[in-house]
Amino acid sequence: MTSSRSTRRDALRNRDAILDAAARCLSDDPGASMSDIAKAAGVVRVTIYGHFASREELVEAVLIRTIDRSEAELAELDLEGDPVAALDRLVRRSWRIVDTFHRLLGAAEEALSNERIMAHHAEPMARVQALIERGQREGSMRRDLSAEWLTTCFSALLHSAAAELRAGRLAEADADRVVATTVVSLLTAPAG
Amino acid sequence: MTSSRSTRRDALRNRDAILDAAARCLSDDPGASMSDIAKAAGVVRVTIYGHFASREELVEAVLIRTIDRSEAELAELDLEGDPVAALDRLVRRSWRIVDTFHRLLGAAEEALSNERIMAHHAEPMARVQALIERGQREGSMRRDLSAEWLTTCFSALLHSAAAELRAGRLAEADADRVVATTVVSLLTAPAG
DNA sequence: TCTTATCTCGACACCGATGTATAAGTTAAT
DNA sequence: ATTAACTTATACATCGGTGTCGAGATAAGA
Repeated sequence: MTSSRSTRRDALRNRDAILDAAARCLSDDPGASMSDIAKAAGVVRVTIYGHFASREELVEAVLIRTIDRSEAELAELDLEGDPVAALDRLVRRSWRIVDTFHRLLGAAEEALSNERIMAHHAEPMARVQALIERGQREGSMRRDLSAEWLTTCFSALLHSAAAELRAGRLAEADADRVVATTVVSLLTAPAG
Repeated sequence: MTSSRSTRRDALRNRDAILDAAARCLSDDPGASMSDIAKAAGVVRVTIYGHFASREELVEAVLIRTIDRSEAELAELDLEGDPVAALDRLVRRSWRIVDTFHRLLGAAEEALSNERIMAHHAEPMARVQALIERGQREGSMRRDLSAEWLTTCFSALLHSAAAELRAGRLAEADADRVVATTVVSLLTAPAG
């Protein structure tokens, strides 16, 4: 098992290229084939099997990697203080990431049956929900809808914005403002 | 081509059963196979090819049929008068339909390349957008976000509600109120 | 009842994707 | 420079899905 020599640099580079390519391919087509991914990585298909035993394993690796990166990106974000301001920061910072992740999850659902992965997905959303619950307790966010449902809306709106951006129906320059305005106003809307 | 005898009743029945089954199967799994659909229709796979030349043709037929039915269901809805009240009626009446349709469209995107179909899809959404635009003109709906984007939000929220309902995270009894409240409050929110 | 349309059954060719195997070439560690 | 690790090229087995075909069974129209 443990060989005398250490892993070669080009092998590590390839492994990385494959993960990058897979992330790109799978997020814009959940059904992307191993050949597609290999081509995008500048590698021959068989090479992928030198690093990942199966498509399933590759998808899982990509997903975990993306989760870790997202976590890192969002971890440094301050969610303390005024909940509405925190929400605004959160939205502006995370909506692109959330979307990539969401699309990747689409690919994973077809290829994976791993609850551990789903647990990983639940965690960041739980953080959003906690923020919303705090906003509700402190009176700056609406109480007529459940925090759970509002969290779902949060996610849906971020995802829609990303889709509109991709489709060219939303201008890059407007995007941040639009998505933040939308989410914040929905969560702070009057009880009617 | 035109045979002396008219089409047999059981053939029509089967054709119908196939369309029904396809609508069900494809809306909860866009990748459902011809075998799956045949099984659900109580028919053998080859029989489908007696009615539809290919998977593509079947998907198209299902889509058109669903569009027609949705149109019929929504056509009788009165969108005149107070735009906000009309929006409320529209949401409550259409969110389930919109979702089925949306899911079917997911199946179609993989199997079809037909712009005519996409045009059909655009029409009902255009009606929603027109209503929103009227609301904006008459001052009862927000103007700080474009009618186009608000239409997208409308669709996204309806779709989310349906997904939550399916997942059991939203109670059947609450659903109508929740989705209507959400959409209406987002579209009438103050400009901040 | 007779006739014809339609359904079933089983088999088949085809395609694209996954995963394995082997030999020969290339690259990096030591 | 030597050696082990890695990549390539190529071929193959397998699997599931699509679409086709022909023969026999069955149901409906006249």
